[in-house]
Amino acid sequence: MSPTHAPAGAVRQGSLRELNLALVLGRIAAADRPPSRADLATATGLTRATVSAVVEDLLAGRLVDEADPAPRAGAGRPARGLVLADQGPAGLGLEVNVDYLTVCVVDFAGQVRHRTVYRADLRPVAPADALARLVELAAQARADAARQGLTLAGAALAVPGLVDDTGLVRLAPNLGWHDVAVPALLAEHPALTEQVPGVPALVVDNEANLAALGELHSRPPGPASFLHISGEVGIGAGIVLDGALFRGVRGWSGEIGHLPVHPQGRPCRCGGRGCLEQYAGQEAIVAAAGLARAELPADTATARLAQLADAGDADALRALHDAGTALGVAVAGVVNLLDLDTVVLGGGYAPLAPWLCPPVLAEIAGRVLTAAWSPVTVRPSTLGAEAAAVGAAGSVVRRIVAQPAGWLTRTG
Amino acid sequence: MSPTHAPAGAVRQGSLRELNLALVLGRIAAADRPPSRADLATATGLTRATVSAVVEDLLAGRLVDEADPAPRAGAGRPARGLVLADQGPAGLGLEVNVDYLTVCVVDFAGQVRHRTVYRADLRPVAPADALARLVELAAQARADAARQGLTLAGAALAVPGLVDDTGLVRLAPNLGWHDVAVPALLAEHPALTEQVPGVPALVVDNEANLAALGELHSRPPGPASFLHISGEVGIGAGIVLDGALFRGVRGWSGEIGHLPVHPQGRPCRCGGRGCLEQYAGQEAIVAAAGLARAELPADTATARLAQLADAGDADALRALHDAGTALGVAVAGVVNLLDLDTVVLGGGYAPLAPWLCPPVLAEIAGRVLTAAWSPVTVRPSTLGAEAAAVGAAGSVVRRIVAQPAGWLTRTG
DNA sequence: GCTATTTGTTCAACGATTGAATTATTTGCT
DNA sequence: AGCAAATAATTCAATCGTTGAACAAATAGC
Repeated sequence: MSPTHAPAGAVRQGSLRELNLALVLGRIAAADRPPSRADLATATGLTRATVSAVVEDLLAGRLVDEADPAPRAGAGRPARGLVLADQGPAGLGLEVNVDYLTVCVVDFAGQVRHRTVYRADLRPVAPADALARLVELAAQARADAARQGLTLAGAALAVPGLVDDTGLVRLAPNLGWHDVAVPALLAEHPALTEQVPGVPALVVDNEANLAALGELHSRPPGPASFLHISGEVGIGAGIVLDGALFRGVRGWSGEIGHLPVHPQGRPCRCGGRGCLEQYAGQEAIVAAAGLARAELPADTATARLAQLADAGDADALRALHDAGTALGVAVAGVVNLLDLDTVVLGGGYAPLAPWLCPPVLAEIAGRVLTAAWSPVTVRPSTLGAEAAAVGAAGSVVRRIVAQPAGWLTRTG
Repeated sequence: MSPTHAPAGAVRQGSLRELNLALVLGRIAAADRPPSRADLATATGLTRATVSAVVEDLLAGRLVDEADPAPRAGAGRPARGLVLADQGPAGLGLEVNVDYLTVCVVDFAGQVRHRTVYRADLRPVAPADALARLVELAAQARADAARQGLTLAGAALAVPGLVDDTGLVRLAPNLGWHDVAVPALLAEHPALTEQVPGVPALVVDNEANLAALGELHSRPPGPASFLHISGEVGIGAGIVLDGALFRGVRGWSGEIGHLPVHPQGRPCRCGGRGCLEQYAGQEAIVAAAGLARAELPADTATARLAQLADAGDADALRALHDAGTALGVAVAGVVNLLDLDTVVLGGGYAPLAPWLCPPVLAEIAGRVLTAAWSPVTVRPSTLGAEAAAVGAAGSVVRRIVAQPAGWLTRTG
């Protein structure tokens, strides 16, 4: 339906090679099995000669490696498979959340090569101190990456809140942050990564957005368009449309937690009434299940809920069913609006998916006009609890996959 | 935020010129005043030599004309302005709706050059007969276009319902259509337009989508991202994101009429409960205002409502306020989800905007988390009642603007 | 009438892709 | 073993579009 869009800028002579580098590299990244040059030629529509030239550049820049010949039936010279290099540029993923800090490193091929989780209640900690601790963990990660032959090409930080495009955290309510200028605070510390043309040193983004990107680039890759819902204390969503994250006009899309599900219902801290968060947020579910919130650290609440539900606890089952119904009302609205066919439950919702999915699907079936013609899939996230950090690190290497020219000219 | 995306396909040698033709032509189309070749060079980043070569192609293909020299201060050789040609390819826009058929022709520069409206209640008419009547009107339009030196390069048909990508109308509830294969039915008639490479002979799409496209390409152009709500008997929305219409996975996005605003409220014909359509649809407003529906043809209902409200009729004012509040609840949800800063009220809502906007804005202010930082604009559509038909015709010429190579090789 | 200034064109050079021919390497068959 | 068929990958002259500098065109200001 949507035609090929021209690049925004001018198409210069050199852009040709730049674009074809990205095209070929993207195919290699998306392929199930290591493709040969001939495979790439037929897949992209380029000639074999051009593919060979492009691949030579990629090999010289160490973004791609030749793999063992893939077994193939029939006669003919065996192909040499091409895979993303596991020794090249890597991404540093950072996450600040209510009760933990996470740092991870993802290599160019998408493998997690380093992971650190530091558990602590971050709410009483000043933003500068939390970031300082994060920098320490990042320095260790960088050293570990260097030991493995990896070069950190950029970093991305996931925050549970609203971030503008300068990296300013306007509001992270559950964390208690307000107008925190992350890049300025980090500038006082030694650089986390190397400087690579085309790769910003640090990107700050919403955790729901980065978790959705993680899902998109996981193996097997997510569909081109889907909604990824991160159910934590707040409820955020990452919206992936046609293979790209949609961030909204100001970068604040995905506030699904404040979709009204009972317009005259419980007041919400956002000022509205009956927001989804009041019925399907972590605190609401825990309260409905009869668990005193103070007894449980936030990070074990969902585990405890899953345990109770698994054991057949009636209160827990009812709480999950009600939460799933509220979530389903909101999700049905989104599906009606955007015509998506896949909804991924991530974050705290992932372990609760067995109990949440049925009521969500029921609401979809009842409310979505087009559900009769084609079904909507609702499934848990394939990534674990630290999806946002992994997605953050992955977004760094993905940017190089999308624009390899910057990295190649760097190594010249 | 979102980086330049590479074209989906291979970038061949010839693609270079193809892409730059589109780039330069797009700049000419978007410019306020006729730009010179030098303006285009600085705006696009291409060299003046390349721009001259590209413009020469466009002039030879009669997609662009040279305009009178625009007045300019200072010394130097006067520039020759470039404008979209008004004699080149034109688009044919068609619309089938509950109580009228419309045909219009829009030239390459975006001007409406022909318009016919045929008023009749189409609900009792068989789809094939309605389309046959439409073809008659289209033939007259084609003859009129030919008299004006225009060539119809393609056609687009707006339908108030769900359309798949083959042109099959799966469901148009208010029209009573069900699984109508429009292209097959039209194939029996003489061709409406010429065959142009890269321009499909006929596109069938939802009226809300095409009306949104019309708004996007109107003068002055709409913002890059906005929501266009068509309030007719049903309520549909066209979603424009980053300058492109988002159609959803199957092309069925925009069903905002079935967003739940009172989850346990009135049952809706979609099977759900409390859908927006039950509170802000045309029939709901008319009923709430105490007007018997049978008294009024559908096309005068909104005019009558506006008249009453203007006169201070209490029932009408209350009905509009309630409808606006319901609409605001749904719109607030969409704005929270997509982070849009502009909402356009079109179709039947446009004349009612003075009374609908205040409650919509009130709900947005109360429910949208980010409303405090940056305001959301809610305004009526700039196009008139036949926005969908004009948008349909405009979408044809816009496709040529985006991909001029097809047209040029045709005349080549 | 002269100069500065800006617009637009011309032209040799360059870079990337192209397509055909060539080389490389294996399977299957006799 | 040996040979033909088949597939993979490379080489190379030709081609196409962009590039950048030089040049021609046209005007305002002095």
